[in-house]
Amino acid sequence: MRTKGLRVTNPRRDILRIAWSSPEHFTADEMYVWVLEDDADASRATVYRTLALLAQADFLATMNDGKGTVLYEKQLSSDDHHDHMICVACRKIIEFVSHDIERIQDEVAARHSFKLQNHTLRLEGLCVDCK
Amino acid sequence: MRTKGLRVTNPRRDILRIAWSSPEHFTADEMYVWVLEDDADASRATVYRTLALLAQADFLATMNDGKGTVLYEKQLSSDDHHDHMICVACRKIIEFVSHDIERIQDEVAARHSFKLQNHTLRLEGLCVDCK
DNA sequence: ATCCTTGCAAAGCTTTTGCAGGAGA
DNA sequence: TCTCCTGCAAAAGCTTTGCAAGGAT
Repeated sequence: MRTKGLRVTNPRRDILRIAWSSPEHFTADEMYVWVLEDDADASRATVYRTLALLAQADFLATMNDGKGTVLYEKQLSSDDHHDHMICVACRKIIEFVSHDIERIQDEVAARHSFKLQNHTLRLEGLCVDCK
Repeated sequence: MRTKGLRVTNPRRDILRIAWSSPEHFTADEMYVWVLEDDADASRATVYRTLALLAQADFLATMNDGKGTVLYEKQLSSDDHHDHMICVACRKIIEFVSHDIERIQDEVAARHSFKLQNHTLRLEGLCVDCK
């Protein structure tokens, strides 16, 4: 964090630790609840500010659920990209990686002279348990 | 609409007409502004309720912008699926279709025994004008 | 006649912001 | 010391909802 010019503070340490120890995708408000449960040190405003900051600094990734809420998740390295399948019945999230899709995305972008920085792919449907 | 058990009312007619005549993606609130400019007949609450309804009935499609806001767009037929590139600088939206990507998605879903119903793919980056 | 829709206004949520005090480098 | 960061509380959006009146079938 220091290499990115960000100060290391208790709220930032706590939030990053909780985010990294969570296997799940979470909203800002869920993180705030975890912070409270953990007796950690951050107000609601700071949680919102810090998550946005950590996402911008590439410590967290963001995605949308189907309905417009921003979800955060830990990002272990900046190459750690994966996509999501979401079960519309139980809301379970399955992660997957497809290099083929990424390759085609690059081709599509190139065809439009578009400089690709990021992508989000979400597949919705029924998981094996809910079918 | 009647075939789907929905009543045909002035607000619904007006909103659908405006949505169909718009080339753009829009938020519920933008639609409300258009309704006012058009001297059309719908309150803000009705715009929200109607857009959700029309999307559910497959007259409109939904997508997210990068930051969690739901955007609507007209859906000419239920096969009319396309994906989006969004320029992070000027927010321009470029639509594209890739059957290759759709095919690979089907394969990925099948590999996880996932019954695919819908998908969203958003590419973010810089468009040709902003590069 | 029945019951679905609407408008209004209020409430509900989530997220952002101004400002003064406090902490990191 | 000099900024940057935080907490608080208020505000700012955006979206939903209860209820009574009105409209579609």
